[in-house]
Amino acid sequence: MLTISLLRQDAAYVKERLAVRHFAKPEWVDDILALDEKLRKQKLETETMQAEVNSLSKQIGQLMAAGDASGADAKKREVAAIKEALQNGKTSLLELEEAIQQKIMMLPNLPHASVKAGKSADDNEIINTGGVMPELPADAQPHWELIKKYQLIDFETGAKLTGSGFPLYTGQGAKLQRALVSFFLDYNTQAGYREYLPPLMVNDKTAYGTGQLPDKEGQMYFMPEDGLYMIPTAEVPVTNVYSNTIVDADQLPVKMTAYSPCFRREAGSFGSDVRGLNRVHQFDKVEIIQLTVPEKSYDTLEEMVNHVERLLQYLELPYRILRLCGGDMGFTSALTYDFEVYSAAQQKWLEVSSVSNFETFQTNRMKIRYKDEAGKTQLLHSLNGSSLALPRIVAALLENNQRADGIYLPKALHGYFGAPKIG
RNA sequence: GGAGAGGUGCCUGAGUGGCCGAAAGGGCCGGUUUGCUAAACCGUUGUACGGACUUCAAUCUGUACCGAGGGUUCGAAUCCCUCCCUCUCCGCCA
Repeated sequence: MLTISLLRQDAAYVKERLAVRHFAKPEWVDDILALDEKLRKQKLETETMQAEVNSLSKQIGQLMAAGDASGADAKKREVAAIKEALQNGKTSLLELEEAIQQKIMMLPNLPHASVKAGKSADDNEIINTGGVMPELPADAQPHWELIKKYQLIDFETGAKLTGSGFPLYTGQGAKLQRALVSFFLDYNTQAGYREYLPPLMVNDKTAYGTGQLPDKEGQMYFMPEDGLYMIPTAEVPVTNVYSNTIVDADQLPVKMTAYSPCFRREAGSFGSDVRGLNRVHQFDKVEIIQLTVPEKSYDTLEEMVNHVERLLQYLELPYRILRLCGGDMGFTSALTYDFEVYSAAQQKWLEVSSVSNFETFQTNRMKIRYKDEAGKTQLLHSLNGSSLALPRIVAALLENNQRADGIYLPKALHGYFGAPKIG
């Protein structure tokens, strides 16, 4: 959520930045400011009345203590005279606060200066590529065939147990998941990230804090009996670890990593884009999260991008890094880099990570703050990225490394997997 | 799930209707003392949102906040209701 003080300070700038996203309702900024104006007036008026009531009440107490009952009664009548106006004032105050909240919540984050307008994924900018494109034999198979061949995942039984998009990993397929998770977590903790294993369901407050609510409500599985949401990413519970706290300066930057299964409803998409592991309802992911002071957050973003890039290099996969354009960025992000790996048999680039700086958009909702050198309480910046999402990594590993006698895994995984190849 | 106890500031903990944003102790920070450290002594110590002043900051001031939300009252940390959480015992259970 944008801060109201930013809108007050520079509405023109806010509108200009929203235009980079093609935000359809720039006039909301003015609506909000008009409401804010009213709110402050109403607040002053109401609080003045309240101050009067408080002072009279104090006097009543003193009069009663002095035994002056009739004096006290006179004051009580004075209070009663103010009471109705005060009640009305409080009510409209709440209404105004509610109205502002409703609207400001619908404003997406402002894109960073480096973000180009752009309309769709086609306008994203490739800023780096790496790795070697594999040369596959003519009879190379897509990963869903390889999965069958080596019995790594049983999609049919997963569908029987739950529904389509819930893979049942089996044998070496299951072991590979475990190997990847361990490798990613070790890699992250060696870089100073503290490991967490979070709850897989969260309440509405938590889902709101990172921006899943109200924007992406339909994407999460919901348990109506208990009012809980299945997490779509570990970002949600882990970032909220620090909600409503003023973080000690000596704890900054906060670096956290977590493995979790991720649950996504992603309704209504069929065809080759969603075959095999390209898109599923439940998948495994390791996430990295940082909370940093505003001055350093873009350095931190670069650091995280480099961190994920090195991980892809360890996996020996061909990759490219994209800077998302305004039209393709998520609601809460100020700047996002996407990582894609090339899945050679499908001949497709698959998104495996998304690293974003949210600036104060999330921390404003969660009230994650620190004290700056001047001792002033300020919002921290939050950042996160996948390191990495497993299914598409697995797809690329299988497709790119297939040979007649098995699938040859990158060296980094040998120890974790307990063997150099599948099959 | 049943029975009971409890949730107060950075921590411990007092406070059953007005003098309570909140005793006391500890911690933290600042100061005095000291060759240095410790001790001792003195002082300071929350957050949010308004307003005044101001370029900003500082300062002053108002309101709210004692788990959350409602209610009673001129007035609530204190009384009532609902919910959440923690602890103890019992039940169930990986």
